[in-house]
Amino acid sequence: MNEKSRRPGLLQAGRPSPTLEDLATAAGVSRSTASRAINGGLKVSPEAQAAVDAAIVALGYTPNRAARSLVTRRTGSIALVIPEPDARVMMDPFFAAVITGVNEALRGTDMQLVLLMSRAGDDSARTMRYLRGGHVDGAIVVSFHEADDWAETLGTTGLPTVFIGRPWAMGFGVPYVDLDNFEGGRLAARHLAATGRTRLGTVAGPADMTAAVDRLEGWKQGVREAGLQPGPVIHGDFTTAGGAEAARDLLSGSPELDGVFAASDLMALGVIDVVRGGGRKVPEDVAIVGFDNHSLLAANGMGLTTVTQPMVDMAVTAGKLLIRVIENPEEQLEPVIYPAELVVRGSTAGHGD
Amino acid sequence: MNEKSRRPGLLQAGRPSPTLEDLATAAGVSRSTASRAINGGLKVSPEAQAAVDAAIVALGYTPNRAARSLVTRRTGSIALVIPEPDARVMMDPFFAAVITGVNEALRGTDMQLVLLMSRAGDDSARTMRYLRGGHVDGAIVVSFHEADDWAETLGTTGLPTVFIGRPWAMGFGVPYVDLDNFEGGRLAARHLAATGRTRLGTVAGPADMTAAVDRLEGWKQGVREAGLQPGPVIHGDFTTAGGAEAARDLLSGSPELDGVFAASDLMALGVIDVVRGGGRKVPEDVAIVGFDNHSLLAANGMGLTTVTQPMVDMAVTAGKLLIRVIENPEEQLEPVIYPAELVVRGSTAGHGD
DNA sequence: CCATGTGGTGAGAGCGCTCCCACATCCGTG
DNA sequence: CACGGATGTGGGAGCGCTCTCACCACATGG
Repeated sequence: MNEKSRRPGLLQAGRPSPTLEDLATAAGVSRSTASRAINGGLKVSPEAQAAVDAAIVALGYTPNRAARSLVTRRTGSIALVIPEPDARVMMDPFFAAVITGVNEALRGTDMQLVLLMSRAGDDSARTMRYLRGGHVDGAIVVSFHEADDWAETLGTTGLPTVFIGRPWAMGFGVPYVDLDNFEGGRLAARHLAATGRTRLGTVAGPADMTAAVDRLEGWKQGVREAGLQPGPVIHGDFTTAGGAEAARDLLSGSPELDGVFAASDLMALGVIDVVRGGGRKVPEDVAIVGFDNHSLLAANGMGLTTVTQPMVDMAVTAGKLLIRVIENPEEQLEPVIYPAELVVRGSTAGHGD
Repeated sequence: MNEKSRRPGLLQAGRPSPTLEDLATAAGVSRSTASRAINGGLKVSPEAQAAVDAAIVALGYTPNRAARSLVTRRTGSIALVIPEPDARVMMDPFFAAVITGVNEALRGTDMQLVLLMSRAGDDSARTMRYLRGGHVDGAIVVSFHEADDWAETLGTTGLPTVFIGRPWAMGFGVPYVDLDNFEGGRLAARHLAATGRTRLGTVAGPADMTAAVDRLEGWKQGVREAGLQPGPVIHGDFTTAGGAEAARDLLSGSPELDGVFAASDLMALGVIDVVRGGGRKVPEDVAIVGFDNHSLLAANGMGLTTVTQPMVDMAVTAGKLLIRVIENPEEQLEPVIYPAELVVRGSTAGHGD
């Protein structure tokens, strides 16, 4: 007010961040040179570089991201889009793994992770605007449903995008990381058949998610290959409660079942509860195979036989893929498919063996 | 190249976002008026407002956050700081709840959530720089340890901050949301005593976290009030594996225990495994009380008696608190403490009753 | 000897936005 | 009819940064 009023900023209480100008003055160089020294240091003399480096430390300088963003058109952040705002769904270890993995991939970069959780319909339009508005450099989309047209919209938008899970609409050149869900379902069927179960049924995932559909198709094929009847199929929502509900339907319709494949561990838990609630024993009367290899269910009780997927690795890969797309938008990237593996535990033991 | 080269942006392929100038032109008003219409619309005639609104829709205009940020000194995003980058730790439903809750609190605001997961020591300095660099308008810090001096540093920095969990250092005026952990521990002790257990021990949480310390203090007091001996205390790390390890120590040192309080459900799971592995029965020989009311452990097996905390609600409150601090930095906010409640299930059944 | 680099530098423009201020209306009141 | 006070409007500066460009020293080649 009384003086120059445009002091280095130290007196502003709220945000004492020094500007590049201040940095340059402190280092005894021009703003341009300081800027160069910060960004890679090409065409900067060793002395100038050293002076700037020292000044950075002395002043505790951090570049103003907004200002940089304004001119570079890069924001230094990517979005993780999760169209499931529900705490119940978030409990799924899948999300913890995805978040951890993507974060891991970003380590070393100075990129930050912005979490975009949007209820479908509700504020998905808002999410799309945010994504298209250039507020992030790229997006990782996860757990999408058929009705979400992320693939189409983002694919045509030009925003670098990577999917975790095979998108419904292909041909938009959007790379993705996925598990071989088909093989996973097939493995479950073959395993149940191999342990002597003959009357099989499945609690599948939501019919509007490719992961669920693929697991189901694989399951059917596996059952067929084992020479067994294609049993009943009920769809659940991947949660424990949904699995229990589906299991009630399944077992009331087909009480003779002796092997059930649930397309998620959480649903498998629900199935086990219902089976036991009906007075039948697991695995003696009914064998159960889950999907995900949820760590909590590994050792708990008798242990759940399940199909395992390297979720964290998949997320790391997705993150790295996205960074590549951002840095080189022209490059066409192939999908990365991880193999599924069966982990045998107590829930399919005994019986014929 | 050939013409003005500064076209509205539609031809830039990458990011076709129209600028405020374009918007104003389309609406037939000045840049200033358009800006006013967008931000609250004070001192804007109804006609101008309508024209701008229409143009926004027509052009699909989204304000450039970077540019706005540059002048307003507001970024429109807040950080969620989680000093635990480990997938194993992330599995804890606590984080899912926190993320969901904070996100819920942000709904309606146009704030975005930036996830900052930093390994202590490793890149916590980087995290601090990011936070202090004015890249976010505020921060929610969660699951901090005594060695993390977030409270001190952020408290003096002036960055609006809210803690989830009581911070170690008080007196920095940093508001927080917490559970009455002391009462939770006390409830666990009194319940075990009430069901006739007399030889009690506990697997406490990390000694460098206030939640763990408070639970332990409450537990000790509860044991004392019941007229029992203060039993052995072993510290775990809140994970299942950590709980199992602690339980081995606990039980090898004190094989006579008939009641154990684990400071987290995940640890309780580890304790149960070890107890059973040692040939003893839960709850007949040893009763177990957990903490968190993890949904997976509610119905699974016999059901875990536990202390419940409204994690999502707490996170929502933290988010709302933060928004208040951001909007009114002067206001002094009181901590919000939620009550703890005991949920009795199978793991403490039978015995004396 | 001048032409042509080549590494290092600084001035200046401008990214898209908000906010201050000057100005132009249109009131109601003395 | 003159005047202060609303009410609405547009021009302009400037937020902190990057990037182009002109420039200066030298070195190198003919």
